[in-house]
Amino acid sequence: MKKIVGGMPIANRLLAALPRADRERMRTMLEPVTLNFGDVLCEPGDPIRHVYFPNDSLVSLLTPVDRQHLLEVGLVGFEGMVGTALALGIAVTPVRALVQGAGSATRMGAATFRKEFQQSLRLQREVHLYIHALMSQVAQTAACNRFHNVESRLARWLLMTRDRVGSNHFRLTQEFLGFMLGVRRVGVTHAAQALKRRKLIDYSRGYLSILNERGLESASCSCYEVVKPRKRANP
Amino acid sequence: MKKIVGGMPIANRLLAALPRADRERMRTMLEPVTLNFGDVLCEPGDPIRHVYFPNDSLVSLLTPVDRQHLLEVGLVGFEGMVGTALALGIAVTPVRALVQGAGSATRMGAATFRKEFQQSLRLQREVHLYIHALMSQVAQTAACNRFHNVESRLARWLLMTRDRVGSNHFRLTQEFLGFMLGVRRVGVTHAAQALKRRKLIDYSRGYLSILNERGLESASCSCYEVVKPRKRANP
DNA sequence: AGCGCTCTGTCCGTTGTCGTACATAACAAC
DNA sequence: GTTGTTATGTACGACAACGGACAGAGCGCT
Repeated sequence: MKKIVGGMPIANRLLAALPRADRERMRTMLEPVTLNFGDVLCEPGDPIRHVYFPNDSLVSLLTPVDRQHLLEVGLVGFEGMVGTALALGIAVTPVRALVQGAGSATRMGAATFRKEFQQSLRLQREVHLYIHALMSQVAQTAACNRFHNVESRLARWLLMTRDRVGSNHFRLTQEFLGFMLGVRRVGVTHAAQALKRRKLIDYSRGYLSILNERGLESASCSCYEVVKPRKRANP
Repeated sequence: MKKIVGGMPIANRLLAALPRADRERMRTMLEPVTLNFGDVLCEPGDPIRHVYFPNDSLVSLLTPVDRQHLLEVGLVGFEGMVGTALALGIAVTPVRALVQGAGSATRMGAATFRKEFQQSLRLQREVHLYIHALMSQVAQTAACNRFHNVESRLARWLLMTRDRVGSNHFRLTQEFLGFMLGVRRVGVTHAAQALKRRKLIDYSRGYLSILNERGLESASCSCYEVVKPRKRANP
């Protein structure tokens, strides 16, 4: 089976939606970084040092439960940013931000971002829109966790990931997936087998491919429709 | 058993946190309203006409799933407002806002609110803080729905309600609770019986009392700690 | 070839919740 | 009172997911 292949370069849409002038000014304050699989950008309770704008990388937001479990509540890719709390005037992050797909991003110091956010109405607008989208995503996740079975949730998760990294092939183990979905690894095994049997996906030892996107969509719950990142024309 | 008793008057904290000048100016734009049990302030997809600031009333935010189920993802009382999407530049609400506890509130027209929000930095600040709190609440709900059983979730829900209406006695049926928690009525019956047997609550035909707040806290999951509205001194 | 590590698959008894159906209890209206 | 309505309680089989333990399978390393 195929290993990971790099997609075409993807630029962060939140930044891309800004008018030229803002973008140019901010360019000097943005530091390009490479995010590696497994990196933890922040832990709950940490002061926010940087905000991150993923390009082709993918970051999971995990909320702690019972000082023991963690559960993914949001997935951030090129359509958003990590560190939205800062825009809301909160200096401390409530979530763990875990790099789930390696790739590039740009980042900005917290103080710089706050200043920019106050000054640029367009940045405010874009960040506000993204916060709303993220909120919807989290709400949908809450409902999905309540009503849908592992198989549907797995399908949804794979599609969301696909949309954000722009590739049908990515690296992840069942252990990791179980962690994200809040189920046992064995639960993932069963769900994944079912999808594999139907030739919707294939996987082996830490690599996974989506074979039939349409089929996977119909296997996933309707929650996927809600959290799909919309296409937006660049200005 | 006791019926509902009115608590002392509670004023909306989000508004109360504003400096005198802002508050005075806004007073003329705020219209006092009485919210009745069962009122629906908005349905998903509706344009937002007003934002609401509950005093002693209580509003549930419900997200639709599968065009069939609904699930509560947030609970708004005196500490917040209904219609946060508007502050984020979204004119259409993604949730149903259902009045779960009758009481008073004030409301403001959408256009007026947007104007005020743009002009008053303090209002921005307070609304931003609340949006963050709401986001945390929703995230916690997502995790809670995944890991905790009906009994714990019920206990948490009762405590959250208590905190927001300021009374240990309120009106609600098991049918309604099942709806909020996303479980069958019978599931609520079992959980409620367990809590009643332990003398933590009492209830009968649509009325419910919290008898032992401390005990109920330990019966609830730790999620309650996270979403408890913090005391804040009025400036 | 052999070893060890990691990832995936299987098994089994248990638990929480589901779906459905029906039974009792409290209150209201007449 | 009688009757109707609403709220709550009980019962039973079905099923998804759990927790834990163990069995293969793929791959790198020596």
